[in-house]
Amino acid sequence: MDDYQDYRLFQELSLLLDHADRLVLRQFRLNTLQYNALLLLNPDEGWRLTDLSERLLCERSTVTRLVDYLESEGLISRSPDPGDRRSQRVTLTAAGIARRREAQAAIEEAIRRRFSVLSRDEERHLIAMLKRLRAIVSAEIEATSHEANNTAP
Amino acid sequence: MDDYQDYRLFQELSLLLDHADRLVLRQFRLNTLQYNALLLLNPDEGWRLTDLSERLLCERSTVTRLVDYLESEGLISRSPDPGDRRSQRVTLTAAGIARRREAQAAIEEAIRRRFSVLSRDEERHLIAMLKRLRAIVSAEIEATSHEANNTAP
DNA sequence: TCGCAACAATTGCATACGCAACAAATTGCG
DNA sequence: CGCAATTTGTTGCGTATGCAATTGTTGCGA
Repeated sequence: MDDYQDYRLFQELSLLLDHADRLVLRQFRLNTLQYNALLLLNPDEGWRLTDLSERLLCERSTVTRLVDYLESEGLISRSPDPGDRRSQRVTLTAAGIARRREAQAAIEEAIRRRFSVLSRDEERHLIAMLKRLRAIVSAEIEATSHEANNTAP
Repeated sequence: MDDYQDYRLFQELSLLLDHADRLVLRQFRLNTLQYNALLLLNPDEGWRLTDLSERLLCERSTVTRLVDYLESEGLISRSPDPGDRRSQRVTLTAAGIARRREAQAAIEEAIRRRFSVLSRDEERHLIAMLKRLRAIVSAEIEATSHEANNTAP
């Protein structure tokens, strides 16, 4: 019934969370996307930029610039893919590991504080609901993209 | 315990919802913020730009440009505040009402589809949780701002 | 083997937004 | 009353990101 008001609430909460995270991560010279990238990367097996963009739900060009920045900070390194000269492999450096550890401690502490208002049962319910909503919205976006492509078959 | 994974899920869902909305609103030449502004405005009593910025959780300068755009589209009009010559009052035009009606129909239909996966009971729980989280995060941001201001008392 | 479609990454351009500096108007305090 | 502090809206600048075009690479089919 009141889907719409729920939704506005969701939207507002997203904004607030984003803003709060930004304030925490700024101390480590990272934005949210850069931080999420650091969480995925590791020192051993390198990620391809295209795979990163799919995982991070952003454009490849955005990943190019994100990797440029993290590389300039010395947190990651690009290396050519042994099997495909089109690809680059991105791995975490020692400095990257250190920066990630610091940022992660700060962010996780903030998140723990926020979510501590929920009981374990509520938390479990929340996860289940979010997962179902995610599936629905993913499908919606998928359908809309196809729709756009189908205008000239 | 697994607050962190919950949070990542929340974050991802926010991104997806935002993207899906963007696709819907693009048909009406509106972005999310512009649409939310149209929802607040009405033809009778005008909003001040500063009040809009507080309500929309964005900077005053952003509202200036948002109002510039909506005005150029003929959807709203600025008029001087009778009681304070610094202020402008923003009201909805007939074209604005029409555009809002169309966009709102499309967006609400999309939202209804998404939230239809939840039962009424789940929905009620979700709202309650989101509200509590919102309160927490608002307080966090508030505290962080004060902290920043208190560096030189 | 050649040609061509698909793919990886990059670059250029446009848009959206926050932050800081600013001018004009208003308020408040001595 | 008069001047300093505050408030309102605007503008300039920097950053983040999407989309489209481009370059180089791969692989497949005639």
